Amino acid sequence: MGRKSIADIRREEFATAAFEVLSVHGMQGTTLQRVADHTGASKASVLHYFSNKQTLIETALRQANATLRKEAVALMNLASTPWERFYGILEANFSPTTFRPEVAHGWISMCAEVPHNPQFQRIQTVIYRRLHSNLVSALKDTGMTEAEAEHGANAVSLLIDGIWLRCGLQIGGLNREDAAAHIEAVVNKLFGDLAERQAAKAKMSALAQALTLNAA
Amino acid sequence: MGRKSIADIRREEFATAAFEVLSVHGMQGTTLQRVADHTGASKASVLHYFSNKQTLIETALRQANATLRKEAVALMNLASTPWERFYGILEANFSPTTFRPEVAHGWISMCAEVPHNPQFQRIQTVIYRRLHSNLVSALKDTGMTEAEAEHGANAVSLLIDGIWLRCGLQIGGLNREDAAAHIEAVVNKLFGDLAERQAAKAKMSALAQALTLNAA
DNA sequence: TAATTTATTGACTAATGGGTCAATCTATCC
DNA sequence: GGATAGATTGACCCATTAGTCAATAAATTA
Repeated sequence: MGRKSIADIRREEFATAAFEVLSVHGMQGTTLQRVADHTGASKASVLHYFSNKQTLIETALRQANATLRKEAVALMNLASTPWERFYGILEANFSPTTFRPEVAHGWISMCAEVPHNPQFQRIQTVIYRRLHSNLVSALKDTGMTEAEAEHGANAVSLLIDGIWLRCGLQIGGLNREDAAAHIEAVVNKLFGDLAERQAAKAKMSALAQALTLNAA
Repeated sequence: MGRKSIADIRREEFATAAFEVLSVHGMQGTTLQRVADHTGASKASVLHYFSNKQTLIETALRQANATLRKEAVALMNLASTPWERFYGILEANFSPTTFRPEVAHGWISMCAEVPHNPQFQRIQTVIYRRLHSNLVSALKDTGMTEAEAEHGANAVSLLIDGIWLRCGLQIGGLNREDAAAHIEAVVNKLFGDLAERQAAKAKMSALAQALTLNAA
Protein backbone atom coordinates (compact mmCIF):
# COMPACT_ATOMS: atom_id res chain seq x y z
CA MET A 1 0.00 0.00 0.00
CA GLY A 2 1.29 3.47 -0.90
CA ARG A 3 2.09 5.62 2.08
CA LYS A 4 0.73 9.10 2.33
CA SER A 5 3.07 11.69 0.87
CA ILE A 6 3.36 15.15 2.32
CA ALA A 7 1.39 16.37 -0.64
CA ASP A 8 -1.43 13.91 0.11
CA ILE A 9 -1.62 15.10 3.68
CA ARG A 10 -1.73 18.71 2.55
CA ARG A 11 -4.49 17.87 0.10
CA GLU A 12 -6.48 16.27 2.90
CA GLU A 13 -6.03 19.33 5.08
CA PHE A 14 -7.33 21.62 2.38
CA ALA A 15 -10.19 19.26 1.59
CA THR A 16 -11.37 19.08 5.19
CA ALA A 17 -11.07 22.84 5.46
CA ALA A 18 -13.12 23.17 2.29
CA PHE A 19 -15.91 21.00 3.69
CA GLU A 20 -15.97 22.98 6.91
CA VAL A 21 -16.16 26.24 5.02
CA LEU A 22 -18.86 24.79 2.79
CA SER A 23 -20.87 23.69 5.81
CA VAL A 24 -20.78 27.13 7.33
CA HIS A 25 -20.85 29.44 4.32
CA GLY A 26 -22.63 27.42 1.65
CA MET A 27 -21.55 26.98 -1.94
CA GLN A 28 -21.49 30.67 -2.86
CA GLY A 29 -19.62 31.57 0.29
CA THR A 30 -16.98 28.91 -0.22
CA THR A 31 -14.27 30.96 -1.89
CA LEU A 32 -10.68 29.87 -2.35
CA GLN A 33 -9.67 32.76 -0.15
CA ARG A 34 -11.87 31.57 2.73
CA VAL A 35 -10.61 28.01 2.47
CA ALA A 36 -7.04 29.29 2.43
CA ASP A 37 -7.64 31.55 5.44
CA HIS A 38 -9.22 28.65 7.30
CA THR A 39 -5.94 26.76 7.12
CA GLY A 40 -3.63 29.73 7.45
CA ALA A 41 -2.25 29.22 3.95
CA SER A 42 -2.56 31.39 0.87
CA LYS A 43 -5.03 31.08 -1.96
CA ALA A 44 -2.25 30.26 -4.40
CA SER A 45 -1.16 27.40 -2.18
CA VAL A 46 -4.59 25.82 -2.35
CA LEU A 47 -4.45 26.04 -6.12
CA HIS A 48 -1.04 24.40 -6.04
CA TYR A 49 -2.70 21.20 -4.81
CA PHE A 50 -6.02 21.45 -6.58
CA SER A 51 -6.05 22.50 -10.18
CA ASN A 52 -9.31 24.34 -9.63
CA LYS A 53 -12.09 25.03 -7.16
CA GLN A 54 -14.25 22.35 -8.71
CA THR A 55 -11.92 19.48 -7.85
CA LEU A 56 -11.25 20.91 -4.42
CA ILE A 57 -14.89 20.84 -3.44
CA GLU A 58 -15.40 17.50 -5.11
CA THR A 59 -12.55 16.03 -3.09
CA ALA A 60 -13.91 17.65 0.05
CA LEU A 61 -17.28 15.99 -0.46
CA ARG A 62 -15.79 12.60 -1.24
CA GLN A 63 -13.60 12.83 1.83
CA ALA A 64 -16.49 13.82 4.09
CA ASN A 65 -18.49 10.94 2.71
CA ALA A 66 -15.61 8.53 3.25
CA THR A 67 -15.52 9.56 6.90
CA LEU A 68 -19.19 8.76 7.25
CA ARG A 69 -18.68 5.45 5.53
CA LYS A 70 -15.84 4.43 7.81
CA GLU A 71 -18.02 5.09 10.81
CA ALA A 72 -20.80 3.04 9.27
CA VAL A 73 -18.50 0.15 8.43
CA ALA A 74 -17.10 0.08 11.95
CA LEU A 75 -20.62 -0.25 13.30
CA MET A 76 -21.65 -2.85 10.76
CA ASN A 77 -18.71 -5.01 11.68
CA LEU A 78 -20.05 -5.19 15.21
CA ALA A 79 -23.51 -6.24 14.09
CA SER A 80 -24.28 -9.92 14.09
CA THR A 81 -27.99 -10.12 13.22
CA PRO A 82 -29.96 -8.53 10.35
CA TRP A 83 -31.80 -6.19 12.68
CA GLU A 84 -28.54 -5.17 14.25
CA ARG A 85 -27.25 -4.32 10.79
CA PHE A 86 -30.41 -2.35 10.16
CA TYR A 87 -29.94 -0.29 13.29
CA GLY A 88 -26.26 0.02 12.57
CA ILE A 89 -27.21 1.87 9.41
CA LEU A 90 -29.61 4.11 11.29
CA GLU A 91 -27.14 4.87 14.07
CA ALA A 92 -24.45 5.71 11.53
CA ASN A 93 -26.82 8.15 9.87
CA PHE A 94 -27.47 9.87 13.17
CA SER A 95 -24.04 9.73 14.66
CA PRO A 96 -23.36 12.75 16.91
CA THR A 97 -20.21 13.58 14.96
CA THR A 98 -22.06 13.95 11.68
CA PHE A 99 -25.70 14.67 12.41
CA ARG A 100 -25.24 18.38 12.98
CA PRO A 101 -26.95 21.35 11.32
CA GLU A 102 -23.72 22.60 9.74
CA VAL A 103 -22.90 19.24 8.21
CA ALA A 104 -26.44 18.82 6.98
CA HIS A 105 -26.21 22.27 5.47
CA GLY A 106 -23.07 21.20 3.64
CA TRP A 107 -24.87 18.28 2.06
CA ILE A 108 -27.88 20.35 1.13
CA SER A 109 -25.54 22.80 -0.57
CA MET A 110 -24.21 19.94 -2.62
CA CYS A 111 -27.71 18.75 -3.45
CA ALA A 112 -28.59 22.17 -4.79
CA GLU A 113 -25.68 21.92 -7.24
CA VAL A 114 -26.36 18.36 -8.39
CA PRO A 115 -28.31 19.35 -11.49
CA HIS A 116 -25.41 21.50 -12.71
CA ASN A 117 -22.55 19.23 -11.85
CA PRO A 118 -22.24 15.65 -13.11
CA GLN A 119 -19.54 14.90 -10.52
CA PHE A 120 -21.80 15.90 -7.66
CA GLN A 121 -24.55 13.89 -9.29
CA ARG A 122 -22.28 10.85 -9.19
CA ILE A 123 -21.34 11.36 -5.55
CA GLN A 124 -24.98 11.72 -4.66
CA THR A 125 -25.91 8.58 -6.57
CA VAL A 126 -23.21 6.54 -4.87
CA ILE A 127 -24.34 7.66 -1.43
CA TYR A 128 -27.96 6.92 -2.20
CA ARG A 129 -27.29 3.52 -3.70
CA ARG A 130 -25.15 2.40 -0.80
CA LEU A 131 -27.78 3.39 1.72
CA HIS A 132 -30.54 1.74 -0.25
CA SER A 133 -28.77 -1.55 -0.88
CA ASN A 134 -27.58 -1.79 2.72
CA LEU A 135 -31.11 -1.28 3.95
CA VAL A 136 -32.63 -3.76 1.51
CA SER A 137 -30.01 -6.37 2.30
CA ALA A 138 -30.52 -6.08 6.04
CA LEU A 139 -34.30 -6.11 5.80
CA LYS A 140 -34.36 -9.06 3.44
CA ASP A 141 -32.24 -11.06 5.84
CA THR A 142 -34.81 -10.52 8.55
CA GLY A 143 -37.10 -12.74 6.53
CA MET A 144 -39.01 -10.16 4.49
CA THR A 145 -39.79 -10.71 0.86
CA GLU A 146 -37.84 -8.74 -1.71
CA ALA A 147 -40.81 -6.43 -2.26
CA GLU A 148 -41.34 -5.84 1.45
CA ALA A 149 -37.68 -5.08 1.90
CA GLU A 150 -37.75 -2.64 -1.02
CA HIS A 151 -40.75 -0.82 0.38
CA GLY A 152 -39.26 -0.68 3.83
CA ALA A 153 -35.93 0.58 2.55
CA ASN A 154 -37.63 3.25 0.47
CA ALA A 155 -39.66 4.46 3.40
CA VAL A 156 -36.70 4.57 5.75
CA SER A 157 -34.34 6.27 3.31
CA LEU A 158 -36.95 8.88 2.48
CA LEU A 159 -37.40 9.56 6.17
CA ILE A 160 -33.65 9.90 6.63
CA ASP A 161 -33.45 12.37 3.76
CA GLY A 162 -36.34 14.35 5.16
CA ILE A 163 -34.79 14.49 8.61
CA TRP A 164 -31.40 15.57 7.30
CA LEU A 165 -33.06 18.30 5.30
CA ARG A 166 -34.91 19.49 8.35
CA CYS A 167 -31.73 19.31 10.37
CA GLY A 168 -29.97 21.54 7.86
CA LEU A 169 -32.83 24.02 7.95
CA GLN A 170 -32.90 23.88 11.74
CA ILE A 171 -36.65 23.57 11.70
CA GLY A 172 -38.45 22.77 14.93
CA GLY A 173 -35.06 22.64 16.60
CA LEU A 174 -34.88 18.87 16.22
CA ASN A 175 -31.93 17.17 17.84
CA ARG A 176 -30.54 13.68 17.44
CA GLU A 177 -32.92 12.13 19.96
CA ASP A 178 -35.98 13.65 18.31
CA ALA A 179 -34.80 12.49 14.91
CA ALA A 180 -34.25 8.94 16.11
CA ALA A 181 -37.62 8.95 17.84
CA HIS A 182 -39.40 10.11 14.68
CA ILE A 183 -37.85 7.31 12.71
CA GLU A 184 -38.45 4.69 15.38
CA ALA A 185 -42.13 5.58 15.59
CA VAL A 186 -42.55 4.91 11.89
CA VAL A 187 -40.35 1.83 11.95
CA ASN A 188 -42.50 0.38 14.69
CA LYS A 189 -45.61 0.85 12.57
CA LEU A 190 -43.88 -0.47 9.47
CA PHE A 191 -42.30 -3.59 10.86
CA GLY A 192 -44.27 -4.38 13.97
CA ASP A 193 -43.23 -4.22 17.56
CA LEU A 194 -40.81 -7.15 17.80
CA ALA A 195 -38.81 -7.71 20.96
CA GLU A 196 -35.91 -8.90 18.84
CA ARG A 197 -35.83 -5.54 17.06
CA GLN A 198 -35.93 -3.61 20.31
CA ALA A 199 -32.93 -5.55 21.53
CA ALA A 200 -31.02 -4.92 18.32
CA LYS A 201 -31.78 -1.22 18.55
CA ALA A 202 -30.58 -1.03 22.14
CA LYS A 203 -27.39 -2.90 21.34
CA MET A 204 -26.43 -0.84 18.30
CA SER A 205 -27.30 2.39 20.06
CA ALA A 206 -24.93 1.47 22.87
CA LEU A 207 -22.21 0.43 20.46
CA ALA A 208 -22.55 3.66 18.50
CA GLN A 209 -22.20 5.65 21.69
CA ALA A 210 -19.14 3.66 22.71
CA LEU A 211 -17.55 4.25 19.32
CA THR A 212 -18.05 8.00 19.39
CA LEU A 213 -16.79 8.24 22.95
CA ASN A 214 -13.77 6.26 21.85
CA ALA A 215 -13.14 8.58 18.94
CA ALA A 216 -13.34 11.69 21.14
CA MET B 1 -59.53 45.77 -3.01
CA GLY B 2 -56.72 47.58 -4.78
CA ARG B 3 -56.50 46.74 -8.45
CA LYS B 4 -53.26 45.69 -10.00
CA SER B 5 -51.27 48.57 -11.42
CA ILE B 6 -49.12 48.18 -14.51
CA ALA B 7 -46.13 48.21 -12.21
CA ASP B 8 -47.56 45.36 -10.16
CA ILE B 9 -48.06 43.25 -13.27
CA ARG B 10 -44.52 43.96 -14.40
CA ARG B 11 -43.22 42.97 -10.99
CA GLU B 12 -45.11 39.70 -11.22
CA GLU B 13 -43.66 39.00 -14.64
CA PHE B 14 -40.14 39.52 -13.40
CA ALA B 15 -40.80 37.47 -10.30
CA THR B 16 -42.13 34.48 -12.23
CA ALA B 17 -39.21 34.75 -14.62
CA ALA B 18 -36.87 34.82 -11.66
CA PHE B 19 -38.35 31.62 -10.23
CA GLU B 20 -38.09 29.89 -13.58
CA VAL B 21 -34.47 30.92 -13.95
CA LEU B 22 -33.81 29.83 -10.38
CA SER B 23 -35.37 26.44 -11.03
CA VAL B 24 -33.18 25.84 -14.04
CA HIS B 25 -29.93 27.55 -13.13
CA GLY B 26 -29.85 27.43 -9.35
CA MET B 27 -29.03 30.29 -7.01
CA GLN B 28 -25.58 31.04 -8.40
CA GLY B 29 -26.80 30.91 -11.96
CA THR B 30 -29.68 33.27 -11.30
CA THR B 31 -28.16 36.55 -12.45
CA LEU B 32 -30.07 39.72 -13.11
CA GLN B 33 -28.97 39.47 -16.73
CA ARG B 34 -30.49 36.01 -17.13
CA VAL B 35 -33.76 37.04 -15.55
CA ALA B 36 -33.88 40.07 -17.81
CA ASP B 37 -33.11 38.02 -20.91
CA HIS B 38 -35.79 35.55 -19.92
CA THR B 39 -38.40 38.30 -20.19
CA GLY B 40 -36.86 40.17 -23.09
CA ALA B 41 -36.21 43.22 -20.96
CA SER B 42 -32.95 44.75 -19.85
CA LYS B 43 -31.15 44.21 -16.59
CA ALA B 44 -31.67 47.84 -15.63
CA SER B 45 -35.39 47.42 -16.09
CA VAL B 46 -35.49 44.60 -13.58
CA LEU B 47 -33.70 46.80 -11.08
CA HIS B 48 -36.24 49.53 -11.76
CA TYR B 49 -38.90 47.31 -10.15
CA PHE B 50 -36.81 45.54 -7.55
CA SER B 51 -34.36 47.57 -5.54
CA ASN B 52 -31.97 44.62 -5.48
CA LYS B 53 -31.55 40.98 -6.40
CA GLN B 54 -32.39 39.89 -2.88
CA THR B 55 -35.93 41.22 -2.93
CA LEU B 56 -36.46 39.96 -6.47
CA ILE B 57 -35.71 36.37 -5.51
CA GLU B 58 -37.61 36.71 -2.27
CA THR B 59 -40.67 37.91 -4.16
CA ALA B 60 -40.23 35.12 -6.68
CA LEU B 61 -40.26 32.50 -3.93
CA ARG B 62 -43.27 34.01 -2.17
CA GLN B 63 -45.14 34.16 -5.44
CA ALA B 64 -44.32 30.55 -6.33
CA ASN B 65 -45.45 29.48 -2.89
CA ALA B 66 -48.65 31.47 -3.22
CA THR B 67 -49.41 29.58 -6.42
CA LEU B 68 -49.00 26.28 -4.62
CA ARG B 69 -51.17 27.49 -1.80
CA LYS B 70 -53.97 28.55 -4.11
CA GLU B 71 -54.00 25.12 -5.67
CA ALA B 72 -54.11 23.53 -2.23
CA VAL B 73 -56.93 25.77 -1.05
CA ALA B 74 -58.99 24.99 -4.14
CA LEU B 75 -58.67 21.29 -3.39
CA MET B 76 -59.38 21.70 0.30
CA ASN B 77 -62.60 23.53 -0.46
CA LEU B 78 -63.80 20.45 -2.31
CA ALA B 79 -63.02 18.13 0.58
CA SER B 80 -65.85 17.27 2.94
CA THR B 81 -64.38 14.65 5.30
CA PRO B 82 -61.14 14.66 7.33
CA TRP B 83 -59.58 11.96 5.16
CA GLU B 84 -60.51 13.90 2.09
CA ARG B 85 -58.74 16.92 3.53
CA PHE B 86 -55.75 14.74 4.27
CA TYR B 87 -55.53 13.51 0.70
CA GLY B 88 -56.22 16.99 -0.57
CA ILE B 89 -53.00 18.03 1.12
CA LEU B 90 -51.13 15.12 -0.42
CA GLU B 91 -52.53 15.70 -3.89
CA ALA B 92 -51.64 19.39 -3.71
CA ASN B 93 -48.08 18.44 -2.83
CA PHE B 94 -47.85 16.17 -5.84
CA SER B 95 -49.79 18.21 -8.34
CA PRO B 96 -48.46 17.71 -11.88
CA THR B 97 -48.00 21.45 -12.31
CA THR B 98 -45.67 21.73 -9.34
CA PHE B 99 -44.14 18.34 -8.68
CA ARG B 100 -41.44 18.59 -11.33
CA PRO B 101 -37.67 18.22 -11.02
CA GLU B 102 -37.02 21.84 -11.99
CA VAL B 103 -39.44 23.20 -9.42
CA ALA B 104 -38.07 20.90 -6.76
CA HIS B 105 -34.61 22.11 -7.67
CA GLY B 106 -35.76 25.67 -7.17
CA TRP B 107 -36.92 24.90 -3.66
CA ILE B 108 -33.75 22.98 -2.80
CA SER B 109 -31.77 25.98 -3.96
CA MET B 110 -33.71 28.09 -1.52
CA CYS B 111 -33.18 25.56 1.27
CA ALA B 112 -29.43 25.74 0.74
CA GLU B 113 -29.56 29.50 1.35
CA VAL B 114 -31.80 29.37 4.40
CA PRO B 115 -28.94 29.50 6.94
CA HIS B 116 -27.60 32.69 5.35
CA ASN B 117 -30.84 34.49 4.73
CA PRO B 118 -33.39 35.26 7.44
CA GLN B 119 -36.04 36.05 4.83
CA PHE B 120 -35.70 32.64 3.24
CA GLN B 121 -35.74 31.16 6.71
CA ARG B 122 -39.09 32.85 7.30
CA ILE B 123 -40.57 31.66 4.01
CA GLN B 124 -39.43 28.14 4.78
CA THR B 125 -40.91 28.25 8.27
CA VAL B 126 -44.25 29.48 6.99
CA ILE B 127 -44.43 26.68 4.42
CA TYR B 128 -43.49 24.03 6.96
CA ARG B 129 -45.90 25.25 9.61
CA ARG B 130 -48.82 25.40 7.20
CA LEU B 131 -48.20 21.85 6.01
CA HIS B 132 -47.78 20.54 9.52
CA SER B 133 -50.84 22.20 11.01
CA ASN B 134 -53.01 21.20 8.06
CA LEU B 135 -51.94 17.59 8.44
CA VAL B 136 -52.43 17.55 12.20
CA SER B 137 -55.83 19.16 11.92
CA ALA B 138 -57.04 16.68 9.30
CA LEU B 139 -55.69 13.66 11.14
CA LYS B 140 -57.09 14.76 14.47
CA ASP B 141 -60.53 15.11 12.93
CA THR B 142 -60.38 11.49 11.82
CA GLY B 143 -60.59 10.57 15.47
CA MET B 144 -56.92 10.24 16.37
CA THR B 145 -55.53 11.57 19.61
CA GLU B 146 -53.44 14.71 19.53
CA ALA B 147 -50.27 12.64 19.91
CA GLU B 148 -51.20 10.19 17.18
CA ALA B 149 -52.01 13.04 14.83
CA GLU B 150 -48.68 14.70 15.62
CA HIS B 151 -46.74 11.54 14.95
CA GLY B 152 -48.62 10.88 11.76
CA ALA B 153 -48.16 14.43 10.52
CA ASN B 154 -44.46 14.29 11.28
CA ALA B 155 -44.02 11.07 9.40
CA VAL B 156 -45.96 12.25 6.38
CA SER B 157 -44.29 15.66 6.18
CA LEU B 158 -40.84 14.06 6.47
CA LEU B 159 -41.73 11.71 3.65
CA ILE B 160 -42.93 14.59 1.51
CA ASP B 161 -39.68 16.47 2.12
CA GLY B 162 -37.64 13.40 1.27
CA ILE B 163 -39.56 12.81 -1.92
CA TRP B 164 -39.24 16.40 -3.05
CA LEU B 165 -35.52 16.27 -2.40
CA ARG B 166 -35.23 13.10 -4.43
CA CYS B 167 -37.34 14.63 -7.16
CA GLY B 168 -35.00 17.61 -7.35
CA LEU B 169 -32.01 15.29 -7.52
CA GLN B 170 -33.75 13.15 -10.13
CA ILE B 171 -32.72 10.01 -8.30
CA GLY B 172 -34.19 6.71 -9.36
CA GLY B 173 -36.16 8.63 -11.98
CA LEU B 174 -39.18 8.80 -9.72
CA ASN B 175 -42.30 10.29 -11.23
CA ARG B 176 -45.52 11.47 -9.64
CA GLU B 177 -47.10 8.03 -9.58
CA ASP B 178 -44.09 6.44 -7.89
CA ALA B 179 -43.97 9.23 -5.34
CA ALA B 180 -47.64 8.85 -4.51
CA ALA B 181 -47.22 5.08 -4.27
CA HIS B 182 -44.28 5.39 -1.88
CA ILE B 183 -46.29 7.62 0.40
CA GLU B 184 -49.43 5.53 0.19
CA ALA B 185 -47.54 2.38 1.15
CA VAL B 186 -46.34 4.02 4.34
CA VAL B 187 -49.67 5.66 5.04
CA ASN B 188 -51.34 2.24 4.81
CA LYS B 189 -48.98 0.86 7.42
CA LEU B 190 -49.31 3.93 9.60
CA PHE B 191 -53.06 4.34 9.63
CA GLY B 192 -54.39 0.91 8.70
CA ASP B 193 -56.19 -0.13 5.59
CA LEU B 194 -59.54 1.61 5.97
CA ALA B 195 -62.05 1.50 3.14
CA GLU B 196 -63.12 5.01 4.06
CA ARG B 197 -59.57 6.22 3.46
CA GLN B 198 -59.32 4.49 0.13
CA ALA B 199 -62.50 6.21 -1.01
CA ALA B 200 -61.22 9.60 0.12
CA LYS B 201 -57.99 9.03 -1.74
CA ALA B 202 -59.80 8.10 -4.94
CA LYS B 203 -62.08 11.10 -4.73
CA MET B 204 -59.37 13.65 -4.11
CA SER B 205 -57.16 12.15 -6.75
CA ALA B 206 -59.93 12.53 -9.30
CA LEU B 207 -60.66 16.09 -8.18
CA ALA B 208 -57.01 17.04 -8.42
CA GLN B 209 -56.85 15.69 -11.93
CA ALA B 210 -59.98 17.57 -12.90
CA LEU B 211 -58.55 20.79 -11.50
CA THR B 212 -55.28 20.53 -13.39
CA LEU B 213 -57.04 19.63 -16.62
CA ASN B 214 -59.24 22.64 -16.09
CA ALA B 215 -56.25 24.89 -15.54
CA ALA B 216 -54.54 23.67 -18.73
C1' DT C 1 -50.13 70.76 -27.28
C1' DA C 2 -47.15 71.21 -23.33
C1' DA C 3 -45.80 69.29 -19.03
C1' DT C 4 -44.99 65.75 -16.07
C1' DT C 5 -44.53 61.43 -14.72
C1' DT C 6 -43.14 56.73 -15.60
C1' DA C 7 -40.67 53.08 -18.25
C1' DT C 8 -36.59 51.57 -20.44
C1' DT C 9 -32.01 51.16 -21.47
C1' DG C 10 -26.84 51.55 -22.60
C1' DA C 11 -22.89 52.83 -20.48
C1' DC C 12 -20.36 52.90 -16.48
C1' DT C 13 -18.48 51.61 -11.75
C1' DA C 14 -16.82 48.90 -8.16
C1' DA C 15 -16.03 44.74 -6.17
C1' DT C 16 -15.40 40.02 -6.17
C1' DG C 17 -13.34 35.82 -7.19
C1' DG C 18 -11.07 32.18 -10.04
C1' DG C 19 -6.94 31.28 -11.98
C1' DT C 20 -1.80 32.32 -13.76
C1' DC C 21 3.03 33.21 -13.06
C1' DA C 22 7.40 34.24 -11.79
C1' DA C 23 10.02 34.83 -7.74
C1' DT C 24 11.41 33.10 -3.35
C1' DC C 25 12.02 29.74 0.24
C1' DT C 26 12.82 25.03 2.04
C1' DA C 27 14.23 20.47 2.19
C1' DT C 28 16.25 16.62 0.33
C1' DC C 29 19.85 14.24 -2.17
C1' DC C 30 24.35 13.68 -4.40
C1' DG D 1 28.24 22.65 -0.21
C1' DG D 2 25.69 22.74 -4.44
C1' DA D 3 21.91 21.28 -7.15
C1' DT D 4 17.46 19.87 -7.86
C1' DA D 5 12.65 19.30 -6.79
C1' DG D 6 8.78 20.74 -4.42
C1' DA D 7 6.27 24.29 -1.47
C1' DT D 8 4.64 28.93 -0.82
C1' DT D 9 3.22 33.27 -1.96
C1' DG D 10 2.34 38.25 -3.64
C1' DA D 11 1.17 40.46 -7.55
C1' DC D 12 -1.41 40.28 -11.54
C1' DC D 13 -5.09 39.42 -15.01
C1' DC D 14 -9.56 38.63 -16.63
C1' DA D 15 -14.40 37.58 -16.45
C1' DT D 16 -18.49 38.19 -14.14
C1' DT D 17 -22.03 40.58 -11.82
C1' DA D 18 -24.69 43.71 -8.66
C1' DG D 19 -25.91 48.13 -8.70
C1' DT D 20 -25.82 53.41 -10.43
C1' DC D 21 -26.97 57.07 -13.47
C1' DA D 22 -28.17 60.04 -16.84
C1' DA D 23 -30.36 60.19 -21.13
C1' DT D 24 -34.20 58.90 -24.03
C1' DA D 25 -38.83 57.14 -25.16
C1' DA D 26 -43.58 56.56 -24.07
C1' DA D 27 -47.65 57.51 -21.89
C1' DT D 28 -50.60 60.22 -19.12
C1' DT D 29 -52.59 64.44 -17.72
C1' DA D 30 -53.66 69.34 -17.62
